[in-house]
Amino acid sequence: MSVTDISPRWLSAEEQVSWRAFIDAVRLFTAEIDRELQHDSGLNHAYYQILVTLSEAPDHQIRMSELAALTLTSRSRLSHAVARLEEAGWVERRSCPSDKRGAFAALTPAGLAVLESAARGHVEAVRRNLFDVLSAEQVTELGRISAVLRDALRAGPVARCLKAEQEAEEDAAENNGACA
Amino acid sequence: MSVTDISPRWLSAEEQVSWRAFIDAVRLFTAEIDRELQHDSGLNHAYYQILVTLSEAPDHQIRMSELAALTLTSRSRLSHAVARLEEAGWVERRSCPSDKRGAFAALTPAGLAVLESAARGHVEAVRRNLFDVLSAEQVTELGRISAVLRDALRAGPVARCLKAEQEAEEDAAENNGACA
DNA sequence: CGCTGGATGTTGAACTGTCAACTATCCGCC
DNA sequence: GGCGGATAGTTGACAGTTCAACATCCAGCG
Repeated sequence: MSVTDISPRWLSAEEQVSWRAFIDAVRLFTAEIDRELQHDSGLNHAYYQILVTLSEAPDHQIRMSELAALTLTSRSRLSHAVARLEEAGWVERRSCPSDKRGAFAALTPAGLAVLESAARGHVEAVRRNLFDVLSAEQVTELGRISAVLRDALRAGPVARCLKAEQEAEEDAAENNGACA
Repeated sequence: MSVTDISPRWLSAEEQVSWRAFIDAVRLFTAEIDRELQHDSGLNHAYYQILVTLSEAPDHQIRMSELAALTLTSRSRLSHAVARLEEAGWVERRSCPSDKRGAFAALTPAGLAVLESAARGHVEAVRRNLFDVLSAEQVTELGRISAVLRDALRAGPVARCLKAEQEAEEDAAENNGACA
């Protein structure tokens, strides 16, 4: 007896095949992207995304909260990450004149340089492992499907957690650890 | 100037839209699945997969290396994970009589119970966040695309890393088309 | 003004995963 | 039979993440 036999509303055979393929592909893909990035720049994908997002912002700086929202991470995680990127000299913090609670994260020239040198290999890895192995139609379809999933999830509990970490306190009482 | 402008062979506009939708969807989806699982059973998805895989094996036990290959993790990670699952009383280690280097991981009754209680909510979360928001054709297409990506990645460096540790994976990969 | 609730951001502890050794065993071969 | 290399698995130090608690500040309201 396996646990896959006991659940009342388990997946159909085809659904299981799709599901299994999906999680395996995601796991291997993200591992490969991180491995490649780590190997030629010492960044993981989360840190890389932080730097990219900063590089696209006016003045190469963004408020911490907004940066967290853009990169889909919690403020706590971002705070730790920025601390490490700051140690490495790739990012610096600046205080916000209009709101003394606030802080900007800003890309340094060294950070931009690291990003530029990491970008080529990263793009090649993405091409090699995603775009080159799929047909143009499959790429389009994957984009569409991903957008549907993303938009559905944005309305769900995870996105709400990332967006409003504080208000989880009431819910946490009844609902135990809402923002895992 | 942002880094997305400087790379010689960056992605086309449509590719970038697809790419960003994909990574955001993956990030939100895996976060949601982990959150749900953690919330109602204290397991993350990796640990859940270990228990599921054990539950499907003869005698509810598998050699460590084979388990690592089946769950697409490194032996080191699996070793740590099994240590934690063992502390919790959900898995136990057994020595292998035919190879004194070897070890089995075996599911305990308590582990099976945890798995059974976690399965319902997990399946519902997968349905809610994946199958319910996509059309039947999209599910099929996502399955096909995922299989292509997975198979391409299996030949790549990451899979070789995982596999350098275990050669007998081809057979394993074929007979398990089922079950989360 | 001063109080209160909400928002911003940081911190430290505990947990999880990674990487590079390390031990122990097995196997092939002379 | 024993040497050398491969294989199985574990370990410890370290990096990254989560969670709850915290300090600080803003904004509305009496």
